[in-house]
Amino acid sequence: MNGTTDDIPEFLRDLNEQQLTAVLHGRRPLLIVAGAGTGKTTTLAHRVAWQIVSGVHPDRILLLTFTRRAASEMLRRVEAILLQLDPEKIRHPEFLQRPMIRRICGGTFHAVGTQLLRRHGHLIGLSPDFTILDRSDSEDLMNLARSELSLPSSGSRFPLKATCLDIYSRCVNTQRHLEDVLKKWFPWCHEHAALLGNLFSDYAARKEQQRVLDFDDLLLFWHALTASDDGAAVLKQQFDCILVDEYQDTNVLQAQILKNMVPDGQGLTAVGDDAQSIYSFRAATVRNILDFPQDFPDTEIVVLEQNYRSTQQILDVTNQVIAEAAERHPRNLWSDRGAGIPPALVTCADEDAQSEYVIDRILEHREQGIPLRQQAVLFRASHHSMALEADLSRRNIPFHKYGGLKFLETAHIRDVMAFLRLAENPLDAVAAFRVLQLLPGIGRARAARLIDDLREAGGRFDTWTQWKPPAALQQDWPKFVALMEQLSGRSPTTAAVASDTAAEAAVAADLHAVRSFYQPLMESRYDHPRPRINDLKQLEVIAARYPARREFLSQLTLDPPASTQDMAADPWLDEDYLILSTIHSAKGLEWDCVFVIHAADGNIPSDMAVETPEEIEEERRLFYVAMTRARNRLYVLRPERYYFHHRRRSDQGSLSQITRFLPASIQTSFERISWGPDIDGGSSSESDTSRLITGDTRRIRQDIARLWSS
DNA sequence: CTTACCAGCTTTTTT
DNA sequence: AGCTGGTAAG
Repeated sequence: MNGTTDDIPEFLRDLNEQQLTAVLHGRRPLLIVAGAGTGKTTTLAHRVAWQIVSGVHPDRILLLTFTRRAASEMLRRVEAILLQLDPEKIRHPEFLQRPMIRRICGGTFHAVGTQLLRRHGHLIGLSPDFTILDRSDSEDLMNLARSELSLPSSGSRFPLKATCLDIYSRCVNTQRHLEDVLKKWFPWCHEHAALLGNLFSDYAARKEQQRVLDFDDLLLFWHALTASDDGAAVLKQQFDCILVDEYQDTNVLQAQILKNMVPDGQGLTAVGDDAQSIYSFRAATVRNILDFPQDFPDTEIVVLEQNYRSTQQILDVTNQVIAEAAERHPRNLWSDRGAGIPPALVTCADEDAQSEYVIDRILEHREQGIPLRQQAVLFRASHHSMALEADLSRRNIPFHKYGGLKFLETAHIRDVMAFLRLAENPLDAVAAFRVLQLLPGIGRARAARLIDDLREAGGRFDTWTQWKPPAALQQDWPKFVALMEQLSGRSPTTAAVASDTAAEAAVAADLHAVRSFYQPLMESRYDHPRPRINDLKQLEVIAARYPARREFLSQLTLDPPASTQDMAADPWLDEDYLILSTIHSAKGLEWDCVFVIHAADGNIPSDMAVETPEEIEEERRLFYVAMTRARNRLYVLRPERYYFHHRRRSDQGSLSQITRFLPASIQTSFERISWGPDIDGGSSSESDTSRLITGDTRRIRQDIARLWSS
């Protein structure tokens, strides 16, 4: 701004000119366009710190990030900056105390939405004790609604539950009419438009009745809150300063929430990079970042172009890849980190050779002093790492996988969570269905009856004692009902005092009670009960950290542990492990050495995403994001031959093409390496085995229903 | 009304 | 190659 160097506080001296401009910028709306590796997190953290130093109360700062991980990283940085300042020189020294700093409100849109709705939702008639459906819960509910629809037996097939939910979600998040959405993104479902409309109304009615919100509702109701007079009055004066990270991956609804929260944009900061937008499948739109200056007039734009992450040679190839993009803001990242080691383009004979090459290099790097956790293997789809995972296990190399099937998505964990959810919210029919159908002798029909009974009894489980179970269930039914009564008896509506140790033990105790009932059922139902039992025990350990069941449930739904190891308690913390991650989950992170595997056309870009030019462009950006995670060493690998049937060398397989995002002109910037046995030459390694519900919320639901009713 | 079995289709990324 | 949806048997 207008300061001379003397005015710049000590703790901002290491920032470059653009970063400093961004940090010191005043109250006008600010857009920071931050290329990959340009110190975006540093800049944002310093800006937050600067706000606090300038007298903004931590309570009045809202930090919206893409993942909870990013939020906690950011808050950790802010804390580190503030704790080294001299309180004597600060206007409000009390702001520099740790508990105070931690009062900054930070998290994903969904997590923050949940908090705000629990607190202020009553202003729009929302009961604070809603439970949250995750993606597969929502699918289950959609399926319930779908199965009661009289579907036409003739004509083309009605879309599957997952597709129905995709379409629904797209309507809500883009705020566009069903008709448009179908035309643009789901043309093959167009003939079912009318039925889909009915389905969505039914789905919404069920959510209403069951007092549950799905992910989209968290945004939708937050949006409704900002649009209501009372809600807007509360929210507008709640924060002085709102910062939004990864703005290129927000959707229309999220942008509207911001516009309602801060119509004039005063105190609003958005950070993003249009070259890294990779979430359009979730209805994110680059338009948000491009239109920001129009949405918030008088915006100051700051562009960060100095890259601190990568060596020049890595930067050269990534710059070339993104330069091929059809539409882009011309921008050239530069670095003064020196040329470094040339990036390698490795052609491997097949997938086994690829794994072998990766593992060899990783071990070699570790010999050279690069710890495993500074090395990462990135891939397009989570199953792309399966062969590598098997090889890593065999060679005893510890790893940590992000993305893909999560701990919480396994059947046994979902079962146990459903018990808790049902206890928390007896109207939650998705949970009830799941729990009841675990019991032998109870299928769809009996479960449905029992759920109706429960609802008519106002959610009191003792109504179930009157039911006469079939012979197979004589013994267990009374035990089950007793369990549910016991669980629901623990004052579910009053959030426990956070620091109360008795309350802390309660969640784990609940889980323990569930497990003693559930374990025999599980053992007869699923294969491999042993590891599952361990998972359940681990879950109890995690539960002990949460103050109350409600927080436990919503936090685990909104921010599921990204890997099984994440669930483990501290013992793992010091261990060194390799990182495996989908490219999507690698967003915002960086490592010394990065291996991008399966860089063959069909994988990158994915076969699923080559229909339209826009899809291909997004895949290009995805590849760009993957490569720009590397600091010092970058390897791009491609198996030359893929076998149709797993690991059968006798099978001819098919030859792959290198990803279209690396044309010959760019390949020359790589060091070219071939690896593995000749395809004809036989194999060197043997093949392996390896309550609301007052009129207000109904009105919100009706209001959104305009999108699918004519 | 439940459960077991079979056939046919889709097959990514995530809050 | 795994899962979902449908059907038939118990």
